[in-house]
Amino acid sequence: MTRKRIQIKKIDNISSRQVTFSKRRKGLFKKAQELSTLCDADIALIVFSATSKLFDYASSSMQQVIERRDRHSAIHRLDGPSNQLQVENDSNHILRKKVEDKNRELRQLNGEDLHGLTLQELQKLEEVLKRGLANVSKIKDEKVMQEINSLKRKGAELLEENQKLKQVPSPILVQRQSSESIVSRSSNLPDEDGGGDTSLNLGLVYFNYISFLLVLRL
Amino acid sequence: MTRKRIQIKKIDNISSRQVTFSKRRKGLFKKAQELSTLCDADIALIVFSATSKLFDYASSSMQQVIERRDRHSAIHRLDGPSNQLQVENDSNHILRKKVEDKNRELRQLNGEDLHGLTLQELQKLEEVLKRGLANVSKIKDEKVMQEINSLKRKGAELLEENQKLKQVPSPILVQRQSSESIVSRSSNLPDEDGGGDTSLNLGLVYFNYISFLLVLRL
DNA sequence: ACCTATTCATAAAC
DNA sequence: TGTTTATGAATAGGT
Repeated sequence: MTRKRIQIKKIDNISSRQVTFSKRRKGLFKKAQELSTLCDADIALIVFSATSKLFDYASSSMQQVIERRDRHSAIHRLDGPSNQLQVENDSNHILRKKVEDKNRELRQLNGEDLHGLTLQELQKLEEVLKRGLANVSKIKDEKVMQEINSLKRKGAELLEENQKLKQVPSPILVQRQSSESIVSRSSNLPDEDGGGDTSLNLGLVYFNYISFLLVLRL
Repeated sequence: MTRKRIQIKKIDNISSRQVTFSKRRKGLFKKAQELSTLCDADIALIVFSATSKLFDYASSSMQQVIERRDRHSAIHRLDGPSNQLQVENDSNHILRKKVEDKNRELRQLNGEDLHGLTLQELQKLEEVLKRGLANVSKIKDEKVMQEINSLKRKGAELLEENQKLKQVPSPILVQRQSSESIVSRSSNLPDEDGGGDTSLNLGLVYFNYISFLLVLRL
């Protein structure tokens, strides 16, 4: 509305968002009061800032307006929806516009619908995307590391369990393990599955399988 | 606020009061919605006309804002008709959900609110962002080239004009140009401003100045 | 509902 | 936050 037109979407810069909030809030409350005075309307206005600060105004009393609205919607519920078409249209209209705006924003972030934009707007969009991408990648990488570590831990636990099982072999295992010696493998993980002699290391097979799946998803 | 300034007091004439009510109400709701969007504020607005018609708007949900205000004011009414407020308009409800969804989507594209997502979802988000970024960068580059070409064209035209002016020098120019020879410069653009002898090539100076500004913006 | 002259609101800069 | 200023928006009065 002044030096330059602005798009109606969330203002990125925090301080200018606060400045705009102050100014526009003041303007909004003034207009509410004016409407109330000029047209004898009963008005309630409640505003919470992004930081949860409360600002409100009521031409009569807040309680009264809210209760009046409650009564009103109760009546309309009984009457059926056709009576309040005007109201519905109003707020629906606003909501529809909102949805439209957000859809445009999403399309533009997707790289569509860009031909009305100035070079400056394109650059800003590009920056927003870069920042978003960096954030997403960061979180993704964190999650990847987290998952890898969790798998390593699980692998180590399974390895340990395997060793215990080998030290106290069950009769069946003894039978099938035949002459394989029980080596002490420290806590290092094996680099490969090796030959068929790991066929009984179910835990390790599971670990390798999961690792393989993880690698595929990266 | 327009053809004539009006005093902020009740408008006597009924029909003009109604007209003003319609216009200003529309403006007020628009401003409320804008403030909500721009500054991420949670807003509720209730308006009763002098004829008791209800108009309302809430950026999230009316009940939510009102309850939040109750909590905030720390003035809890123990009774109250809040139990009947659950009934919200169907289509409004759907639209609100839509807005909410899109807001979340936008936040996630911005790299916020990511901690509920799976690794797969994060990867998909990352891909979307990369694709979007690529698209935006492509369009931006096209626009840049377009602007550069336009400047080159303008520069070439000015150069041509300069040459014509030099061939038919005005008395003043003759005086100041003194011994400078008129060279045929083809259509290539000069790589630099050169010495003081270009002081009369206002067109070229302008071209270089614009180019410089353009470079600064890149 | 539409038009337009005029006032109002406000984005940017300080 | 307040002030200033240039400019986009809202709107009073008219049709």
